[in-house]
Amino acid sequence: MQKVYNIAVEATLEVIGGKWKPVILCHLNHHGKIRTNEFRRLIPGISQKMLTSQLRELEQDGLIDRKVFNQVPPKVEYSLTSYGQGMEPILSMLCSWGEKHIELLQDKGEAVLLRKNDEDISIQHTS
Amino acid sequence: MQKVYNIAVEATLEVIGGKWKPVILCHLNHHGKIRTNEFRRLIPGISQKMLTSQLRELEQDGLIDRKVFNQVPPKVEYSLTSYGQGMEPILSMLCSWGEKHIELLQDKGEAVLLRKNDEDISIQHTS
DNA sequence: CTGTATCCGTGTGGATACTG
DNA sequence: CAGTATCCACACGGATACAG
Repeated sequence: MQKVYNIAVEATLEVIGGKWKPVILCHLNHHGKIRTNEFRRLIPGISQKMLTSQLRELEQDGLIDRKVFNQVPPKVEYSLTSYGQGMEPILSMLCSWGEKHIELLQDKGEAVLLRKNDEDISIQHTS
Repeated sequence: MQKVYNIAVEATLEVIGGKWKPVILCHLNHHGKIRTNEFRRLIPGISQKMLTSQLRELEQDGLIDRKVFNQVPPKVEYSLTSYGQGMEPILSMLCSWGEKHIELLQDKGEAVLLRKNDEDISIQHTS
């Protein structure tokens, strides 16, 4: 069975088309390494199930790396692989386009807000 | 009710996050103006319903323009607005990333194929 | 040719509980 | 802390028919 794409972007969407994948990738692009619970704080809307499945798929497609520390309590760190880092320019543009779009919406009087307190939610790299 | 984004890319996804939207935008980016039936040939997998709804949403968000010709038989042309053209770099990168990814999959022996016969399906700008 | 309306199946994704 | 396993609802999206 031959899989046929009619336009190349369809292949891209199969990899990053998931509901939360660009969000996950953008956070990784910002922070480098992120632990599971940190993701849950960075992405309040996501459920445990979705988070895991999206991460697994990204891992399967070779975009992210999953590093397990054998310790108690458990610790798992996710990061972009070198292949995943190839998405960096796209991720950055998606983010900056969003920033400008939010400003546009605000100028039009819509009640939208961008939270900037990444640091409050924050990443602690406690080893 | 205040809409809150936790990261800017979320706003981008609300605009181009639809299942077919990046595909539609990429085609517009390639061809300039596209008629409804041409979309159906360019995107064989899409249903009439989906095509219309995705186009409407893109129009609502100001990315594409819908030009209706009052004639028989009816004719409607879609194109990127100037705001939509601001997505051009992103669309191009999404496409070229996909091309490279398809090559990678092929190198790994997966049965994937990119159709290049845009011209067979082709756009006729019959006035 | 372009678009709307309806019906309806499916799979995405949420809530919850549980394991290592 | 990290992850799996169910259950299940609802919205997404397909098929079909019809209208301008």
